[in-house]
Amino acid sequence: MKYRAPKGTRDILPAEAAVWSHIEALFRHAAARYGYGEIRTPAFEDVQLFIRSIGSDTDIVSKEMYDFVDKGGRRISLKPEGTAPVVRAFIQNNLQAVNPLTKLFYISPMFRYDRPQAGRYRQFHQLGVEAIGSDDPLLDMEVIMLAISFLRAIGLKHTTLLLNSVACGNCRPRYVEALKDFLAKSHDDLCEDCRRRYTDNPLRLLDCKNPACKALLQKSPQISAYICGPCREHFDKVRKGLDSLGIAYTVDPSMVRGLDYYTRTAFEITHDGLGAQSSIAGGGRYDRLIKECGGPDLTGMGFAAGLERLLLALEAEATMPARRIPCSAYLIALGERARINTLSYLYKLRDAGLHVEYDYLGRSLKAQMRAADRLSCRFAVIIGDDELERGTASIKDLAQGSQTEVQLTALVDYLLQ
RNA sequence: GUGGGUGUAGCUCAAUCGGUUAGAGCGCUGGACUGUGGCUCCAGAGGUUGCGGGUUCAAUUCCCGUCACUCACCCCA
Repeated sequence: MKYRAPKGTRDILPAEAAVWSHIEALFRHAAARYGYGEIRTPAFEDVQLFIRSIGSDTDIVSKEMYDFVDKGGRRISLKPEGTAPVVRAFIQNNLQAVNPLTKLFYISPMFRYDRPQAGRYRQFHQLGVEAIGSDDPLLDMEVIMLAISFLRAIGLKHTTLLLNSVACGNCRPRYVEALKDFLAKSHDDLCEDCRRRYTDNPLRLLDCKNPACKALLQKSPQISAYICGPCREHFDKVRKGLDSLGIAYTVDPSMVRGLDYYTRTAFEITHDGLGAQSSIAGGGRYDRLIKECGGPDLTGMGFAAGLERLLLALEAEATMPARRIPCSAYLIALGERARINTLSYLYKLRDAGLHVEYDYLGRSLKAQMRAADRLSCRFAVIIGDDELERGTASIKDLAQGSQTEVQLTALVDYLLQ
């Protein structure tokens, strides 16, 4: 009988969990600076929420949903992404009545039934934000800046910002038609995947990696020639805003995000040290989603970053922060009498806020000293029969190698020094 | 869902053409130092060689199956 973590999931052990916490804390700080409040939504939702919002033709919905029927006959899915649940919560709790502009952030596990590979898991973790209630392009810019600011804070350097406008509900269909018209005559020359995309999701044709398809698409119509005046104006304002701050970006007309709800601004941040899954963060504007989910006619903008991929990127840059929390003291009580008589000091020191270690394995003094060293303890506090007689403790400074003896009554103050 | 690669100690890896008791480094435990860490030296614990079958006098090694991991496609964080 042998149990393993389910495929595509893994255990985060203390050394790694410390790094996770650190990155999460930096994200919380970034979100706080920008005025975003935390929201925690359930791990699962009515499956229809995702089908309606993400789009039934997307891969996420058609083959990656972790869905099931619960004992009450409800069709449920573990959340594959964060925006739809936040929008649902926004509507359900009438947040537009509380504040005309709602700014939220979340840190949450997500679930997709994919084949795992480098940087891709069935349970993964996203850090994201949503800003709902304004269609100001400067809000798009704020969300992008928050993402960039956060990535800088964790120390990532080799990132690329890709930017595109995926147009709106009015002008995108015109472009899709133009694209299909253009490809209609060479339909048979497209790769198998692209022939499927041609009917299911024509925009996805744009980022096909097949050389033959790429060649065909060389002269394909560009979305920039088809987007409507307001969309063009919106995109220009986002770009000008980023320009004014000297933020480097690449306009990538082939960048099409895999969720149907995006309109206008779409962006992605990539890192080249990750293998095939190079995207570490992505997001965009959604102008129809909230209304389609039954809410008010409000627009939103958001992004999410993948925590596992951030860690891979940090590893690739060899700047993974070492998170070793040093220990204040290792309390070594030698013999039964000392163990009983020093217990109160162990807990007094801990109550005073110090990290104090103690042996429960019956190890020798030498072994305890070695343990103290491994834990990077500042002091070893030794209390044996000799010390008990004198009412003292021997305190060795493990960095200096020096040792002094202090009265037990002064022990806490000495270590707090 | 499709394809490739890899499964040996807690971790990273050896093991000649198929050959006898499967090794090393790191880590862990103990000792050298009867109450003092790091450095050094010595010793010890730790293995169903993923699992099942086949070929063979003999399988960690070759073959088949299976499971797991991994990388890639698709797609995305």
